[in-house]
Formats: sequence, structure tokens, C-alpha cells
Amino acid sequence: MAGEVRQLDDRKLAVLRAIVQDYVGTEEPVGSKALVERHNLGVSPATVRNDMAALEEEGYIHQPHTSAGRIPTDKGYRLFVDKLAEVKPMSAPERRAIRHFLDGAVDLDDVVARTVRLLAQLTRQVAVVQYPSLSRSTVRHIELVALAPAKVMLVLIMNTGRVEQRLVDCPGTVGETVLADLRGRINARAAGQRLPDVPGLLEELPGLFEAADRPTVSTVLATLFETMAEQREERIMLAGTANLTRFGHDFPLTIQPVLEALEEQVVLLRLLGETVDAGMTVRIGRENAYEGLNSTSVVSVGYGSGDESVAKLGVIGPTRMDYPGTMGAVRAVARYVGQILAES
Amino acid sequence: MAGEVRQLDDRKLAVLRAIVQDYVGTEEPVGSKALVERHNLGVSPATVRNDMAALEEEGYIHQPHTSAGRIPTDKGYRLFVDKLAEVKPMSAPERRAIRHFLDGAVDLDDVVARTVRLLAQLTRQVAVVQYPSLSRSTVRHIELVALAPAKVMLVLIMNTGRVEQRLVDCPGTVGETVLADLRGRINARAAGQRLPDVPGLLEELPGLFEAADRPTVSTVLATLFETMAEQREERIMLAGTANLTRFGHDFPLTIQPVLEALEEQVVLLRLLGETVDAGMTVRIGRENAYEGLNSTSVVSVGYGSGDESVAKLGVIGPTRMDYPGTMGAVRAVARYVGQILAES
DNA sequence: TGCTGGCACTCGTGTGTTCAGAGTGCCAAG
DNA sequence: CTTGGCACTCTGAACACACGAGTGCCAGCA
Repeated sequence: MAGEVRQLDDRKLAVLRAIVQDYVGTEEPVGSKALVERHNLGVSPATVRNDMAALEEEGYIHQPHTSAGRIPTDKGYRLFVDKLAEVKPMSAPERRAIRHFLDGAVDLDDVVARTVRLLAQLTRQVAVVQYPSLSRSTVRHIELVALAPAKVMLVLIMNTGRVEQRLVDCPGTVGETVLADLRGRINARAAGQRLPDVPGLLEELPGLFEAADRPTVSTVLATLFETMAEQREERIMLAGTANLTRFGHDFPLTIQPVLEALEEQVVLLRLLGETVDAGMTVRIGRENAYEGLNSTSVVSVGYGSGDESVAKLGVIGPTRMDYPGTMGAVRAVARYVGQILAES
Repeated sequence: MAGEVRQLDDRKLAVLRAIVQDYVGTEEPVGSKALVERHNLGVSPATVRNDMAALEEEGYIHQPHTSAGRIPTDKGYRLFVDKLAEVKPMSAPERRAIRHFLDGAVDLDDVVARTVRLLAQLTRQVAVVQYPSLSRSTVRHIELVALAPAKVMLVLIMNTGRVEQRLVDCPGTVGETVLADLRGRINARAAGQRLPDVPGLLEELPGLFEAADRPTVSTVLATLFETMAEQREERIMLAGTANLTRFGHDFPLTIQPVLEALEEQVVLLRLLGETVDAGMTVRIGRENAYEGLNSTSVVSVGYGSGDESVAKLGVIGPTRMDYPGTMGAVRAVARYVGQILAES
């Protein structure tokens, strides 16, 4: 079976590249003649036809019917992305525009909202941005406020600027001194720690209080842990669904499952979750686990303040998309969001 | 010009009603023959034709081309909704299902999320739910927490269960006693008041403090007012966009502007804002101010805990929709959400 | 060995025509 | 005012047909 992945010579690769580029541009099957006209390959259509036959043999392209041009397959796009395309850097004016647009953000919500819109606009596709994830972020401060004799408000502030609050009904009256003590101890241990580590660090805390106060302490802690756990089911923001209308000819069939997928936060989260931490991830067509997205490609990447990624963002579009341009836009936006987060 | 709105006799109205019902069901222009067959009108097709001619004359129906059936116009739907249709109450099992589904909600976000999903599912259309509006809601409690010598956290809790928080950078160090004093005075005046009224009530507050503390007090108040004002630009939740695929034949053209509208929170807010406070509002086709929604109808209603509405919800669908059913679902959901909010 | 031009063949698309059916408007009679 | 009848209109489906784009194959040439 050594021939399975036969070596393709340079010209065949060039032909594949040209096919992808043309098809992405015209949205129509591309034939040998048009190909040599538009790209100067230096050979005749007949030669190209031979190469095309070979490419089809290997499963990189495919023709809808005899006597039609060729269309790249998922496998063809894959090869294109892996070997034949380079991420197209944004132009200086584009970079400036991105920077400027994101700089205007006033808070975390606004950063995410602007990012997702920007990404949708730049790529003219559906953009998805995950809120900076709690499980990756660390505790900046935890505040406890007595609102009533047996009611405490719990506020959790994270390094990403995100704030979560919860009302706690305590089993008994809570003294201000106990509360202050608890607040101090919690912050001493938890501040600066990653959320998932916090429960372990606070385990022994109830034991340090008098028996009478223990139920209260436990209740507060339980709520705190619950808040952290709940929030790990993270939020996502979406934009550019109107771009789906430019999807293709066989509209309703393609678009409906996509719209359904987009409404399911869980699906989107899993989608982004598949992003490899290190670099940009491209999932093409059937490579996507969710079958509603089998005719789409997902380009995603992690972003974060500093060097580690706290969340992910990406775009969803037809497999027939401009990969270099899309990847360039996604990378650029991720980079700038990271900077913005680092600054604030 | 007395003839402009000529009186239509009962049978003509019955014919209009039948046309609307049939067209909504079949999505196809309805002719005189089919009409007498499906509804027992007790007259012949020829008679119906005469009535149809009259209805067309008055602008209630319209035929796409000669020798085609009739389609209701916006004006026809309007008459149907106003005079010919009754809101169709939900069945007992449906009501139970709604109740049960909403009862599972754990917090405000969850209530809104469940509501919007439920509404989309019940009506098989796009559902829109506005978060309980701050401008209508009242202050339950305002909390000030000293986080650092010159940093105060401001927490605003509303009767809807919504909580907003803001960090305040004070011009100078803030004493705990001053803070406690301020907290007390703010709550004494603002608690139970409607958000828009609060600034007026706290106007004179800085004057009650010593000159040294006034800058701090002013800063805190300014932030508080800002928070309230900012939040008045309210949030909206959306579901059921996948239902747009069932929109019609001439797909992309119709759906794109709708998707665009749905992405603009501002548009949606204005849309819901047009809801008349008292009862259910139905905007049909061109009655909608936003032209992207000219071929859709919007059914909306206010909801709230107790008797006054704190926010609005509704659905967006094709003008060719089942008005009685949709209105029934919208009304029922609004009612139950109100109950849930009142209970919690 | 590999490229090229030529050639026959395939097949989808667009155009034109026909035909049936649904629906209408009008009219005269009940 | 209602009804049955009738001639007319128009759409949509079905069909035929020609066109052209595109292919595969082959023989010749570097």
C-alpha cells in the first residue's frame, strides 16, 4: 500500500492551488482551459487535464458530473491549507483599523462584542468569540458583603475583569467579624490562584472556625465553588449570521443545520474546544465532528493576554472560503484582542 | 371620500377570514373553488368571486397575476387580526409544559434563556426576549465596598434580581465611616425607587458631607448614575433563527435583511419598544418601521412581575403566520414569565 | 518520458414550444 | 343578489433541441 499517498510533483500541486483559488473566487467548477488562461502555468490545457486526472485519482478534486469542471474536495482543501497556502498578513491600514476599532472598548463585554463584529466584517463570515474562560483565569479578589442578618453577597472578581456575584442565604445570623475573618482567609489563599485550584486550597477553612460558624462558612464556600463550576460552562458571542446568505445556491438545505448549530452554545463551545492550543486550527468540512457543519470550515485560534490563551475565537464559513485571507484576519484579530486584554 | 372605508358585509369578512386561514396553511394563493370546498360557506364559487373582487377593490387581498388565487395584503392581515381572529388559548397540556419548563430556571439569565427558547419552539419562529428593563425596575439595594484605600466597588441590585457592579477609582482615600454613611444615605433615599428617579433624589447628597469628602461622594454618585444610564441600553436574547429557513420560496432575498436586523440589538430594542404597554401589539409587514422587516410581522407584549410590565418579548415571523396561535403562545409565555419573576 | 494539439464524446444548461389546469371576469337567467 | 356557464388568461410542468464547456484518449513531437 505504499502508493496510497503518492508523491505529487510540483506542477500538480500548482494546479491544485490554482483550482482552489479559482473555485473560491468564482464559485463554479473550474476547467482546464480557464485555468491556463488565468494562471500562467506555462503548459497546455491538455497537460493540465492529465494532472487533474491524477489529482482526482488521489481524491483531491472531484467533478460533479462528466463534462464539468473540477471542485476541490475536503482533502484537497486540507492539502491546500497545509502545504500550498500561506497565511495572508493583514495590510498596514487594516491592522490600524483593527487596532483602532478595538481600542474604543470600554469593558470586557464591549471588547468581546467589538471583536466578534470586527471578525465577522473582516472575513464576511460568521464569527464566534468565546469569553475569556474562567477555568484559565485567576482570582483577583473575593468580596463578602452582609446585606441582611442572614444574607451575604458573594462577589468574585477575576483577572480578566470579569465579575460574578451570588446571593447566599446563610443558615444563621452572620457576625461582621466572622465575615471579615472569612474574607481575609479566603483572599489570602485564593488570590492569584486559578479557579480550578481554589476549592482544594480552601478545603480546610471551615475547620478553622468555631463550631457555631461552620455551617455558615461551609454554605458560603459551597456557593463560591458552585459559582466557579457553573461559570466554567462558558459564554460565547456570535455575529455575522447574515453572511450565511452568501453561502451557496442550494440554500435552505445547507443553511438550516448551520443556524441550528449556531444556536447551540454547547456545539460552539465544543467546536472551539477542539482548537489546538498552540496554533491556528482549521477544520474542513467533514473533519468537523458536528454533522450540521459538514459543509463548513472552521478557523479558530486561542487568544489571551500575555503568552497563554485564555479563550478562543474563530469563524465559520463555507468550505469554499478564502483560507489565507480568513486565517490572516483571525490571527490578526486574536493578536490584538490579546494585547487589549493585557493592557486593561 | 366617505366610501374610502366602505362597510363590508359579514360574508365578505368570512371570505377574508377563510382566505387568510387557507393561505397561512398552504402558503399558496387561494382560489374561489378551493375556498368553498374547504370551508362550508354555503354559497357558490361565483359568489365568492364577486366578494373577492370587492375585497381586492378595497385592498385587503391581491392576486400575484391574473388567473392566480388571492393572497392577503398587509391590510388584509390587519383586518383579520383586529376583527376576525381570536387569540387561540393554549391547551391545558401546553400550559403545563410551559410552566414546567420555566420553573426549572435557576437565575435571571436562565429564565430569559429558557423563555426565548420556549417561545421559539412553540411558535416555530424567531423569538426575542428583552431582559427586565432597568428603567422600569426599582432599586432593591446599593452596596459600597472598599477594596483598596482609593478603590470602591459599587453594586446595584434591582428588584428584578439583576445585579450590576462597577469599580470606582476615588480621587482620594475613602474612610470606612464616610463610606458607611454614604451607603446608608443612598439606600435610605433610593431603595424602592425607580431607576430614572434616583439621580434626582440623590442630587443634594454631596452637600451633606464635609468638603474634603465631597469629591469622593460625587465620583461614586457619578458612577452610579452612569451605570444606570448605560444599562438602560438594554440587553436582548434571541432564539429560533433556524426557523427562518421555513420562510418562503424566494429565500435569500427575504432572509438576509432579517438576519441583519436580528444582529442589531438597537433595531430589536426599537422594535420591542414600539409595543403598546397595555396589550399585545402586532405589527404587520410594512407597518414595521425598519424596512428590512417589511415582509415580516412582529407580535410582542410586555411582561413583568405583578401588574406592570418591566420588559417585552415577542416573535418575528413571516406576515403569512398563524396569528391566533402565535398570539396565544406569546401571551401565555409572557404571563408565566411574569409569574416566575414575581415568585423569585 | 513527458508535453501538446486534435478530435470525438458526454452532459448540463438555456431556450423555445406545447399543453393542461387552475383561476378569473363577465353575463344572462333564476 | 345569487348562480351556472363560458371564454379567456396565465403559470408551471414536460419535452425537445441545440450549444458549449469540458473531458479523455491518442498519436506525434521534443
